[in-house]
Amino acid sequence: MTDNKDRYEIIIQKLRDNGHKITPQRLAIVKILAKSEGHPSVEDIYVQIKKDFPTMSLATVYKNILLIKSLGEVLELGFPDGSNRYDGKKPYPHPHVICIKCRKIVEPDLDSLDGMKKEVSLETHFNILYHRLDFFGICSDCRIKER
Amino acid sequence: MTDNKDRYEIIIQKLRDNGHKITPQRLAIVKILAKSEGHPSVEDIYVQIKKDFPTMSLATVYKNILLIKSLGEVLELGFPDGSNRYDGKKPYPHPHVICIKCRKIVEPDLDSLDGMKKEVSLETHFNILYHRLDFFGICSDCRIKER
DNA sequence: ATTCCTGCAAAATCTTTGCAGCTAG
DNA sequence: CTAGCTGCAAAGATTTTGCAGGAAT
Repeated sequence: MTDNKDRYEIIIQKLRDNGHKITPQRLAIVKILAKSEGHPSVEDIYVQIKKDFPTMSLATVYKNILLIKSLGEVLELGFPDGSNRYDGKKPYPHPHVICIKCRKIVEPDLDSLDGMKKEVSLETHFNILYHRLDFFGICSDCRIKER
Repeated sequence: MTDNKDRYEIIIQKLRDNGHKITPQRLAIVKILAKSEGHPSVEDIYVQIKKDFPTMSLATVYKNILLIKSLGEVLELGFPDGSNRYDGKKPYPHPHVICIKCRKIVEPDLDSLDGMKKEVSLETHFNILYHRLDFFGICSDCRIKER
């Protein structure tokens, strides 16, 4: 909520630095990735931009997300149902807690994460590069509604 | 490595208990899910069975995996590249450590897991039902080969 | 001026569905 | 016997690719 503007500008700058052109379509996609509160899907991004920019195509969204992913500036969140969501605010791996009823996504700070990473390295002798830690369940709001 | 036969029979029994017919195709799929050392893909299962059973169809593999998943007797492992692997030996959520070079999968025991689950519940007030904990990196074999 | 990008349509993947004939119980 | 299963082909869903015209630098 405070550093969204920074994220937007960081991504644009990185695109520039790597010799990519700054087109209006690209700007619109980056803006949504960097500023939207939720975790938008490709379809979400496409639909949202199409409102003000009727010629926008899905292929352009896919191509740009691929590009921004390759620069490490967006995180792809693969869901068990096969759909993907994107996070341009925190492009590094981090835990998610996802409500399977209302699809709300919470990003907790877990003190135990560092210790677990060490435990994984020690036990497996892998050089760990990234991870995916997602918890699925029912949020308190949905538990109340159910009764 | 010791209870594979048990897993095979547990799955068959569960199918019976739920009124599903035991066909040769179904048996072959369950056998691979319960006994294969790696984490086979749908394609792996299909190809392997097709050798001895030329009329086997992909649709049958998909339908049976869907069925066995719905009984909670196989775990689906979604990879970042979108492909899926299946684990009929340990059908409950558990951590994986995956080598991005050779695709080897290690299943570590993590003492820190219980504490992390508690931390997640406390911090988010979710009722956690299942999780996905996957670490990606380079295994020691691949690090040696690289030099 | 050039190079890269967009947008359309076609293709590629992966998975599901419909249905006729077959088979386990 | 008959409910459920298989296997084929067709349909869906999602993502990628090819290419011609257009825009950014």
